[in-house]
Amino acid sequence: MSRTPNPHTNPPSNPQILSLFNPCKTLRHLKQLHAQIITHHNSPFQLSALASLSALSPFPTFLAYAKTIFHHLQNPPPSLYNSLIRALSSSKTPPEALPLYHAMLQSGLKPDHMTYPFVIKACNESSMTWFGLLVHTHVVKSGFECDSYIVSSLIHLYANGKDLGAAKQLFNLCSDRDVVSWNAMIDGYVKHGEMGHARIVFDRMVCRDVISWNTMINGYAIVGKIDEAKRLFDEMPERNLVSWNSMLAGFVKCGNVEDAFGLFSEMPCRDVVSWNSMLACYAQCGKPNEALALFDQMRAVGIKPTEATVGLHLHTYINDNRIEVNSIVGTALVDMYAKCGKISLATQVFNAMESKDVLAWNTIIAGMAIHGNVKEAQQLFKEMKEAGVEPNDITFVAMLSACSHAGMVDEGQKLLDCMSSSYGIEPKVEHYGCVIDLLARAGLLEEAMELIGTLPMEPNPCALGALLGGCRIHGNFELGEMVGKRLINLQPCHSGRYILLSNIYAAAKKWDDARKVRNLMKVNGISKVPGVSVIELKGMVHRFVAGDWSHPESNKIYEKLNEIHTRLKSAIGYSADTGYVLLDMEEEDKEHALAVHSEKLAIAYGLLHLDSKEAIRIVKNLRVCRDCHHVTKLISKVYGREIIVRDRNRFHHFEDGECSCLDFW
DNA sequence: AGGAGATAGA
Repeated sequence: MSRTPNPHTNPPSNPQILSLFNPCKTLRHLKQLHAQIITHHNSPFQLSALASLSALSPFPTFLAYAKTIFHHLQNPPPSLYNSLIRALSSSKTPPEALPLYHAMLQSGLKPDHMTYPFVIKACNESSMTWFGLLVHTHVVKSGFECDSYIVSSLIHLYANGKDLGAAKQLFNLCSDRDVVSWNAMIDGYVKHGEMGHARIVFDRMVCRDVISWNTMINGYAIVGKIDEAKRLFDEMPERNLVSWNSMLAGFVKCGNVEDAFGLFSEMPCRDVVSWNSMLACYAQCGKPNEALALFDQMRAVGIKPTEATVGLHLHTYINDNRIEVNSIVGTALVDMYAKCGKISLATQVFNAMESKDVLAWNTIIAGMAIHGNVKEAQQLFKEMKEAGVEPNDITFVAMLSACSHAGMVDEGQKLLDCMSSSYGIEPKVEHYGCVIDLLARAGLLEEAMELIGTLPMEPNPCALGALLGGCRIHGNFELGEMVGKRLINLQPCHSGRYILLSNIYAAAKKWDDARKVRNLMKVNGISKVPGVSVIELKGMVHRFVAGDWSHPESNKIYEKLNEIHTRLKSAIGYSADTGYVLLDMEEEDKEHALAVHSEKLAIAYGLLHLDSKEAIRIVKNLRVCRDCHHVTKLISKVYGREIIVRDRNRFHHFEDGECSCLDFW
């Protein structure tokens, strides 16, 4: 192709180039234009203008094309470097801006006030603070250190790179501060959780625009000072969508559904972020029905859900609407299927995922863990490393809990030991917690105690709770009493701790002590969490509590229960062991012993209505008790049914009289 | 032509 300009034909006119901004224009038009320029004129000036404009487009394909044109130019002008660096700095691949900056210097071009803010932003976005430091020296050398635009991006860089001191210094030295530099400084403090300092800067500002207020609201929301956030929100002279969204996010973060929905209803306008926040709120607070209703509403008002929205677990919707299954959506789906007891579907989705990041691997491994599939978890862990994905601390939580659910003491301890030596990850309190749980369940209470004694940090309540659970299972009353009392002091509002200690006393026939604990609970105003089991039938969720008669089909259900008891008795000679009921694990409480536990009602309902080939799936909010566990095993044998129960801790697959947990839970 | 703020998977 000739590179000499042809003087006889006119180059394409500007309007033609500008038409690129029309998003209806396809890449084909761009290519045509490109070809036209080359054949008619081949002016490097025109080509770089075309590339610059193309880089401005919000579509990644256009940016890619801009890069192509750029690479074909022999001496790209500084303006094209600037455009590309600018576009790349806010693209999905900000590190690509850095080689361009390097090339710019190599070819003797001088970066200017338009280059630096974006190069610095690119460093920031790709967490390459060290490169940013280098750029900073260039800024100083070329005399731009007083440009407030550049200073703002540097403040941002240092604040992100954990060097608040340097950010402060820059801020103080800058003679030409404007709102943006002030805001960057406030944000720096906010990101470090130093709301006191942020407030000082904020109060000193003469001229605050909306962003300053929004940053402060966001900061207060992060540290949980929701009242302070609300005060600023009410005080601010002018609010935009981000203000509303920040406030909403604050309510969501602290789990305040009522206020979140109240605010959401008052919003003058809503965008995808608002809807997603509200949806996340419902999802996190265990209100799936509200979430689904809101999702329908969202579509009704014509908001197009993003990948993040459908992270709310709607596989069909994804398929019907051809939503791209990226790693976020894929991970959410894997998580959903695993938590719904459909581990093979989870595996299917996982295998189909194109790119699997560490979160995706962690999710599938954690899924295997709650199903008690240690072998699979170990295999996946191996594959993950082979695929070049570095395990992180969460990976080890998942692996350790897999060991814990399967009672693999040695395996678990080995993992804990090799975490820091082989992977450079210091075990955190949750890792120790897993191992304490593992030891305690296996009856190695002394070892568990010993581990607690040598922790490099304070054991958290979960770790102590694991030990307490172990005492409960293995009937260690002395240790249980000690740990239980300490836990109740630590978490006076946690009903499960009282129940567990009271049950430990009851098991040791110390009825007075058991009663005392219950009284203490009453005095402290703590109410028991009732055991609830749910079963889904034709899209309807049926909910049962112990001794429940509220279901319209209660008569039939209790008839079925009688039938079950008769059949179990005649087939196997089962009779309810009330001793077991007393030995109930931390949750369901002795007083409920006389009533029928909720999962039995749910199972009876499932037997009544589900096709005999269908598995009965139950979800329970507390841990399944020993008696129910035993009965469920028998039902699975006598009725020839597969029963899958998800309790608070893990899955139990009952089949032919056996449970996947091998009676270890 | 530029620099700062909100949501979203373990």
